[in-house]
Amino acid sequence: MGPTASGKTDLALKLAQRFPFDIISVDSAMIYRGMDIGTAKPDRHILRQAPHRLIDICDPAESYSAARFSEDARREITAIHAAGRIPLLVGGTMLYFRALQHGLAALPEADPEIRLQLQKRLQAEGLPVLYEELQKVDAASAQRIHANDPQRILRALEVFAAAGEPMSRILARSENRTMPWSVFKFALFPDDRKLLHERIEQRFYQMLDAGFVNEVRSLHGRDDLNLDKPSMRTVGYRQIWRHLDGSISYEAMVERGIVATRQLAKRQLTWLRAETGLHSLASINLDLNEVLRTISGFLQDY
RNA sequence: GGCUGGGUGGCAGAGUGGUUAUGCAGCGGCCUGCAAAGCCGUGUACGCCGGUUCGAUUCCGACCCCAGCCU
Repeated sequence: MGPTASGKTDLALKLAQRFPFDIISVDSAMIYRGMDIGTAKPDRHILRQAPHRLIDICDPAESYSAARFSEDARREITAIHAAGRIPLLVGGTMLYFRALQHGLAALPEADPEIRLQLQKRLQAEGLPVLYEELQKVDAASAQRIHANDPQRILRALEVFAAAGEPMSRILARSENRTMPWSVFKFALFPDDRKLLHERIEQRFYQMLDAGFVNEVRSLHGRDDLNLDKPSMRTVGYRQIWRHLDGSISYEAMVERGIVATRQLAKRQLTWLRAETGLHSLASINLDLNEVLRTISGFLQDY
């Protein structure tokens, strides 16, 4: 685990060279085909020598989810074990790690039809009305969810509509399906926030040099994509999309893209601080030999 | 050299003789099928010196700096 631009991919490649690891990507953006530069996806050459599972599994018009990831990852882990190898999960999507590790409750999955209806009502009636409704049908969830949080208010209403009972009640009685395997968790933890910010900025400029804008331009030209799609809301893509729309200048796009990346890293670090049983590695001054020793030690009793 | 306008927190930008806008950034946090998402919390800052006043960021004066105009 590690925040964006902390060097996860580089380390994963080195580890895959020394241990019988097969890599599973834990990344909500690398799942999309055609989104390569902006997601810092390993290139073809690298992927040939170190295949990553669960990248390029969706079209950008599709939605994915933590639940689907959890299933997909379990399937891949099982397959890797069957081949006599060891899964190495690499990524920065902390909710996916959590969903896999601790499982999810038996909630109904997202329903496009219900979601569309709620979205329309949000437009027409406004969030306060929907929040009041949630207070009526599911007071416990309403109390837990902030009145300004459209995403969660809509989800709770969606669950109520799909299941016919309050989300809070389902959560209270269902047991999460936890992962049946033991894990060794380690994280690249930037020891200096300033340096991480510098790396983020540098990397954003490198992405632009590598043709990031053109990558987004071809997505922008598709009529089945828009800013409401999860894929087009990802860091960088969203800002470039707006620039291509003409709503912000190139300079503003660059600035906001970098800012959005910093903010992403900050949120990822909040997850990491709360993670238990985590072996932290200093990402800036990474001591590779020490990492190798630590992992060898873990593999003794794997 | 003269005139005019202006100097407000990291940046942008209101405003007031006492009750310390706001936005952005930063920082901390939340997170159960969109998570690279969504959301919450968080800063008494008013160029400098002196004066008036119970009290000045706000009024007065000098000074410094910036912009424009004039000579």
